[in-house]
Amino acid sequence: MHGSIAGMEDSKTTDRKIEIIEATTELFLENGFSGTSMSAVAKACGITKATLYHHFPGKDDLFAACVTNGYAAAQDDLKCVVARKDLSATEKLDQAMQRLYESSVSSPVGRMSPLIAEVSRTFPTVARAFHQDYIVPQRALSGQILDEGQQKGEFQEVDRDLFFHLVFGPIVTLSLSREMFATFDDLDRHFPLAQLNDGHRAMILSWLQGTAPQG
Amino acid sequence: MHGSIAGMEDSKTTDRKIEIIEATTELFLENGFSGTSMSAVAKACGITKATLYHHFPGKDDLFAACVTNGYAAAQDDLKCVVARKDLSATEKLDQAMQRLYESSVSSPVGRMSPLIAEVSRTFPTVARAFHQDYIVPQRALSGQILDEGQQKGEFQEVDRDLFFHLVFGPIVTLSLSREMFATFDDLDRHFPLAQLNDGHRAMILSWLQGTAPQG
DNA sequence: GTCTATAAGTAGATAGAC
DNA sequence: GTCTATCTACTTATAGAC
Repeated sequence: MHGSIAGMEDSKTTDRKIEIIEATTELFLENGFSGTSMSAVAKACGITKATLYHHFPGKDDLFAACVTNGYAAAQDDLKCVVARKDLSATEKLDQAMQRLYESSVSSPVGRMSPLIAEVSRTFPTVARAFHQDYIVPQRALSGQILDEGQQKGEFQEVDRDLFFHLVFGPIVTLSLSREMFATFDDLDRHFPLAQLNDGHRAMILSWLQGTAPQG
Repeated sequence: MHGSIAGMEDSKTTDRKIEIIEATTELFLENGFSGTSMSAVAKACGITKATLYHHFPGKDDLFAACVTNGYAAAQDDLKCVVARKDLSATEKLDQAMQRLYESSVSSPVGRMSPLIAEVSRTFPTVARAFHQDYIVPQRALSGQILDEGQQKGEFQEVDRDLFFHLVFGPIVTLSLSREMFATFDDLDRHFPLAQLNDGHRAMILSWLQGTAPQG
């Protein structure tokens, strides 16, 4: 890690960098961190390694930039839901969870989690940044929905950490499983996204509402 | 992958192999798969690389052996609970979840999950084996408790896949988080094992019992 | 900014003596 | 079974011309 986090030291990240980041993200997702060489990245971008190193001082910086690049989009999605005035807290949570499920298995940043785990050991800085810039805001936004529901009397009082644990736990694990077993031809039978999503949301809502849930 | 899965082709795995496996597991857990070189393994075992390659035909075989080595212990723990005659299904589930929490953050095989994710891309065989030899039996055992509870009328009818999703999801994610952020000095404040364990268990049980849960 | 060329090092894996 | 010595391939990263 040479510069500041994620190679974002320039106030405006150039188009060239964005091109590299997006191409590299694909490679990382497909082959993992250590399975992706800087030569392969350069080749995929149609540039030489030296040029690549001109834009990013090291492989870890490039990786951090890939991770960071996905933050904004993923969080805007959630912010959008939180800000809506026409929805009850219950409806907001329902929509938020639905979007979290979708983005965790389809968006780059969601699919990146196993890679971040891989890299965290060698670059704790990346782990720190991921936590502060992604997990903490994600929690804060979900927490806003919880607060709103409790203030309006829609939800009963629950422990905040437990709430995050029960909401994000199954989502992250499902995303991880689907990445791990991506080569399975019967992936959807083993890890059926829509069905688990529906059941999980229903369970969380009935938990928060203090009503007896239906199996 | 040269021999059969996990280098377990010999009916009796020699003591030497076990020694290597245990030392290597430590290294893998500390530095990841690609962060652990065969030279480092050999050094840690006090042998040369050539000797190491005499025992294990390749790095992937060695890794698979490390993963497989933890299965038995982790599953015996669960089997023990399932087999007890003096416990109700409710009590069994309570104990099983408690043990799953403990083993997922302390036992090698539990802590290995992020590594398996890392390796799965390059060696799908390892992913398959992990699924068939660890996840499937783990699910079967937990499923037995669910069945028992439903037959005895302790639990209401719930979707089986959803049950696994809600039970294992938070546990796996907590384990993954604690591995990812192992370098945090305030790890227990961010991911408090005991507290999340308690809340999660209470939530699952009240869900299965169809009673209104307490926050 | 982009290139060619190459440094400097490490990876997994093997041959063959003892 | 264990060793010494070595091979090939590939890694991240850089120097310096254009």
